[in-house]
Amino acid sequence: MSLTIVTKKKFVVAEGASRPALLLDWYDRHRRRLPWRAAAGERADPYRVWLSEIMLQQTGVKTVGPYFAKFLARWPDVAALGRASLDDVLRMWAGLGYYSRARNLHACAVAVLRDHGGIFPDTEEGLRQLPGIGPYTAKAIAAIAFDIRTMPVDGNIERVVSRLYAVEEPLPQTKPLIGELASTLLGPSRAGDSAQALMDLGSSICTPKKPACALCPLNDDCAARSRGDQETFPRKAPKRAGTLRRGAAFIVRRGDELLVRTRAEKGLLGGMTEVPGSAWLAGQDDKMALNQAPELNGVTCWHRKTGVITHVFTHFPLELVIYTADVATRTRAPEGMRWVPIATLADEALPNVMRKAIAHGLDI
DNA sequence: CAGCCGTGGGT
DNA sequence: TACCCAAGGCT
Repeated sequence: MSLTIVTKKKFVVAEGASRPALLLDWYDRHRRRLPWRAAAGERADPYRVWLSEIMLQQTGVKTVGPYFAKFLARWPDVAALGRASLDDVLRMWAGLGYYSRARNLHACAVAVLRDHGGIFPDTEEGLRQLPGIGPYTAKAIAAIAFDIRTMPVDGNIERVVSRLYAVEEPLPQTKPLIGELASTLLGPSRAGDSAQALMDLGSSICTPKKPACALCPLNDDCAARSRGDQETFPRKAPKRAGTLRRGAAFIVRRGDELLVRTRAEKGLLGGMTEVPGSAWLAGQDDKMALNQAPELNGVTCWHRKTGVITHVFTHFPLELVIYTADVATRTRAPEGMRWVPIATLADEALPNVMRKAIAHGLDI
């Protein structure tokens, strides 16, 4: 007994219980063991699911692992995290990137503690209202933690589904269609396992390059594979590269201390610690940048380190020249800046570009 | 809604 | 090497 669903004319989905069942059978045999994932048949902890989903936004499983362990050890439940200071959360997050996630993580924990008695909402709509939880994450938590019948669509699932149906329209325009098609892979139950099965399939079998179609549980029903051009999916609109920006960073030592400041709360590297520096602008030269050095009484001699620091952000590459200076013991920090011991720099909320700049300036 | 928002791994 | 990619959200 197979029923036929017609979606947008072109996509005729021949489906019984077969495809969702094949997927779940495969998952039961090949599921990945991940720290935030419940054992087979056991209920997932919403706090762990949520924490992992936030960390996994645009970030690989391997990268997230140590951060998840650190957070869970220090803050074992959402109430503990809700009582933590934002500064502690930012420090623990340093190095993981996309720092607004850390601010929203903290804000979300506070909201769950204050407005929901420390219990996560168990509906997609309720979850969606919380900071840092968008359409994807709301569906993911609903499905994985509460077994609500909904299908989140991440990058893995976009790839799997666009291949399964040979979707020609490019992303992101075709997101709604892919969402509809992905939902056809939901069976009558085990929504969370279905979603995680597709993610595991995308990360281990239906990979961006050289997918292992021979091992795929859905391989006899894959439109792209039957055409032989599975690697060309998903289609994507071309994105433009950013323009190179240049700037200077100033490494000022006062004995065994370093001069730092805190960046503005919003925008690039929001709320993170940095050494003083020039603006980062396209077409800026070294002299313009040096003119933006901090005012320190007695400092007349900046030493220009040879070489440059390069860093690539999502939307532009950056080149920083490094200037160093040593100042007298009682030199005051300029307005808005402070001295921190070099020995405790590891505990600061320093983004990687600043760690690179400091390492270069201090020869470490 | 398209641009903004990090970083490390894989090829 | 120089790309691409990753369990996206916010404005």
